[in-house]
Amino acid sequence: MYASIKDVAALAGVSFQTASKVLNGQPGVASPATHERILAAARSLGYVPNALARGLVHQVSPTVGILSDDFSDAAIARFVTGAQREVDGAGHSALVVSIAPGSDPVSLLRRLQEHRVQGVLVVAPSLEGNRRLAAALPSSLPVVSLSSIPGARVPLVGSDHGRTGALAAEHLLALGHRRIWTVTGPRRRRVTASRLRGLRDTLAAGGVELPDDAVAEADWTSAGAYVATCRLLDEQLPPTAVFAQTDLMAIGVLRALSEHGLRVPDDCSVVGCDDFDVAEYLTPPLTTVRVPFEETGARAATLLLDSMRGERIPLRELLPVRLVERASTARPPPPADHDRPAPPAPTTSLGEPA
Amino acid sequence: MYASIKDVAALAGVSFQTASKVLNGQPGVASPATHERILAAARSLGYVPNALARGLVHQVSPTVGILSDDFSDAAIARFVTGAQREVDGAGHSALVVSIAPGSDPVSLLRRLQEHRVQGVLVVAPSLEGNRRLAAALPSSLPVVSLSSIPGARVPLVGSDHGRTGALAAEHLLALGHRRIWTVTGPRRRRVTASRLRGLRDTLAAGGVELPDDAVAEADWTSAGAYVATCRLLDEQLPPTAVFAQTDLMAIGVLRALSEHGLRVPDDCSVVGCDDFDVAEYLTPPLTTVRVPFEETGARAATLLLDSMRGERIPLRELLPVRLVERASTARPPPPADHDRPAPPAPTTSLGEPA
DNA sequence: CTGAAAGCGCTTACAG
DNA sequence: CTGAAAGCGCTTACAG
Repeated sequence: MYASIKDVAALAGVSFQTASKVLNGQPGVASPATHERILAAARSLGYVPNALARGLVHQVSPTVGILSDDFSDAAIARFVTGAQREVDGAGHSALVVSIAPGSDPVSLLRRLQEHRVQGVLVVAPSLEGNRRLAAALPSSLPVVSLSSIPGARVPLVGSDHGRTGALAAEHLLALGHRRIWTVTGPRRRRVTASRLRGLRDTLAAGGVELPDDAVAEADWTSAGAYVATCRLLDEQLPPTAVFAQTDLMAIGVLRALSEHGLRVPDDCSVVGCDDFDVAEYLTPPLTTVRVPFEETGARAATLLLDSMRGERIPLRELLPVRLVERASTARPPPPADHDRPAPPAPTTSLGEPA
Repeated sequence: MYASIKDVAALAGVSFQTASKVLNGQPGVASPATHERILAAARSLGYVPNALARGLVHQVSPTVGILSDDFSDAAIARFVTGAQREVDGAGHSALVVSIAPGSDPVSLLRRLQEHRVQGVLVVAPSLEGNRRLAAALPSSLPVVSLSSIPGARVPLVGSDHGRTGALAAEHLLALGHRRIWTVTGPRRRRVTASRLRGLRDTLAAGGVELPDDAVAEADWTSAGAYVATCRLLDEQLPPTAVFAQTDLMAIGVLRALSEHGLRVPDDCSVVGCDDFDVAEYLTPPLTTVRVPFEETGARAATLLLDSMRGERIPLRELLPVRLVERASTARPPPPADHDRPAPPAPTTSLGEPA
């Protein structure tokens, strides 16, 4: 179906070895006339070199494997977008295998190895802490991960999650908030714990406690955050500010507050995290901590490419995050407000335990 | 670096051909003892078959190419998520090349061909109408596209965009709206034109005209839709309903209306399109037309896989869309409202040309 | 049940 | 400047 180099050589009237050299641009291997004849033959036959054969000879193919969670998560999609750009830009191709619920990461990795990828980028927070994957990663294969892999031998690229929580805390503290809630991702995820720790420690340093019942666990989705926030609002006096660990969850928080008659930011401030494109256009525009997803993916790919070239790369690199102030945060309502509960809330007295 | 089949054979004390057959599970090629010895040898050497060599022999590798726009567009990410699931599920691997601004689609396609992919899935609305790509697609290579490719020889899988516009129109007509705007994607895109036509024709059938100056062109983003809507609001009497061709743009519309003092849905209804996860949690929850992205990607992959097996597949398949009613649409305000412009709007008289 | 031959498409020394 | 040899790792007939 595809013309081979022998077809090209035959048409040009040379040996296939000569054709190979000319087609690969080796200088001075053929007279200008022969050179041109070979190129013309290749063109007229629609010759497309066989990367499989070439890879066989070279023992490796110019390919990197990406072992990734589902792209329906926008953060994952952005990581991969950044990584893909670097990989393509370096003239490599990306072999992408995606982790479906119930699929075996080890066999996915093996598939990548069968294709003799030169390195593997792991974009799989869902596999965080997976020991089977960690054990299956051969030490001879360059790997970079965007989430933590047990054993700590795999270079990690990420963003500074502790700082993320700290930035939210500093902002809220500066505005004068003291009654703060946070809606988190799943507890077992490192990113959840790091963002929570950054928030809690910085609040504590500012003299504000973040009790356990001010922390609502959700699942990164608007739906989950909405439900978690409603539950808290039904049980407790409303806070004056909420930090949601993602923008998507902030949207759910906004909805829950609105349904409970709380205005943002007048009655309650909301801080998101990620700075997805929509954040700026929500009503009100969302104050959030910007997480550089594409840059992170790109950086991870760059390091992987370096590592594939035999360079030493750092075991851990965190990209900086920054606060983006918009209209969803403001000073807390005057203390008097705390005496009368928000309109649809159940009647509760101030002395009630938080 | 990787053990070869010869290493395995040597360790097991058999010829490499025998090892090959046993490793490939050919029945009855070796005695049980030999069989076990070969498997044990492979295991102890960490043998991973070389897909490149195997592909060389078979003249093809169990790989499909995905030529895709950037995943930072959530619609693209979802198409690919669905497709990837099918491809992985069929035991194939996906070689993904992504189209960066300024990259040459023809050389990207060629890269896929060098890897001898068995088929190509095109997920590239940005390349819609690209004749160079169309010309570069060899007729011998199975291809399925999610966007239109000139020449009409490439099977297309998509959703029913005309119906999308029609559903929005029917809903708005049923509620009694007669003064409607729409915010569209780029005009040159087919999906834009189809959704617009569906809207306009159905409105016309209901006796409502959609004049050209009620159509604001944007670029799929919240930002673009916000700007486009503001411009219209500054120039004209506000409408009683807006159909945004994507949910992201609906968010920009919501913001523009809010800034102009218009309440949704009391003063103006808004219909989105896509039904992204957040739609349900916006304030107010967004009425939208659901577009089945993942299903579409999955279906396209299934058809591509069929086509690779030599089956005939339809040249065009459109998946159904459906209206999801939420709180952002309602009956228009009573006609009296039209006499007094919305609060911050400039003073305009009713008789003014629309 | 097991092995030797041929070949997939290509590249890389090595000769002339 | 051009060609013949060897080999990458594997599979597929074909013999024994």
